[in-house]
Amino acid sequence: MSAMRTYQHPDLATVTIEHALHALSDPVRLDIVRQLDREIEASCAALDGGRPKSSMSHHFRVLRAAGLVHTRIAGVQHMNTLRREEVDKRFPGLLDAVLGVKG
Amino acid sequence: MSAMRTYQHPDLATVTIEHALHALSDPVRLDIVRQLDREIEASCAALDGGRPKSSMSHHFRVLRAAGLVHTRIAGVQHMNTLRREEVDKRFPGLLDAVLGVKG
DNA sequence: CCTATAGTTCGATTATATACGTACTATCAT
DNA sequence: ATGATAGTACGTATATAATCGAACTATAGG
Repeated sequence: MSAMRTYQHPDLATVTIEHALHALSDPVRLDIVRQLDREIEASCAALDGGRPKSSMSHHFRVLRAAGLVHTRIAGVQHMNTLRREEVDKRFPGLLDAVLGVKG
Repeated sequence: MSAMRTYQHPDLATVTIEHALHALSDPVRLDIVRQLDREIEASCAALDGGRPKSSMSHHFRVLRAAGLVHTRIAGVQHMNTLRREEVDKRFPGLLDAVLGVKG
């Protein structure tokens, strides 16, 4: 039996701004989003910063549920990307604002 | 003896984007921010939507701590405003993005 | 001075998140 | 098949946050 051949990614229309803000308000997740903004695509392990796999898995799940990250399965790795265009369409300017902050 | 003659409002430079996002991610607080964006200035009671005073006081405290809201004491009322300019300077585009969302 | 009003503070409860070890699943290489 | 690798799922512990009643503080008005 096979679970996890592919992921469910929510329609951005069903994601509230509160939901998105909450997902972005965690330092670990914000860091993931920042890296995906730069690196375009990365495996979970590439972004873990030494944190345990189960913790990272949790954060990726939250990011997916908030419509922010897309994950595709590529062999043994799960490659993540920012859902830039869709997020920008649903929440114009949000990612620019969040990712543009220094300090 | 007198506490509470005036409020402490943090310098925006000390507020992180995570902190601001967290403050905005709560529905009650986001609603407060939305109303302040329209009404310019309002007392706590004017924005309570029927919720208990102690709950509202908590949310205003979080908003103040995140540098988003300024409160001045005017007699028996505490009048709140959005710290628009300062927040815009620290997090350009954030409030526009958050307040501009429909649905 | 007494009372009403607007908010705060305290404290307890409950809900929601985070963190992460362990066990499990899927894929790939040998 | 075996073993290695990447990540998920589950369970539990812990931390953080929301809710709100009750007691308190400050101000205004009679």
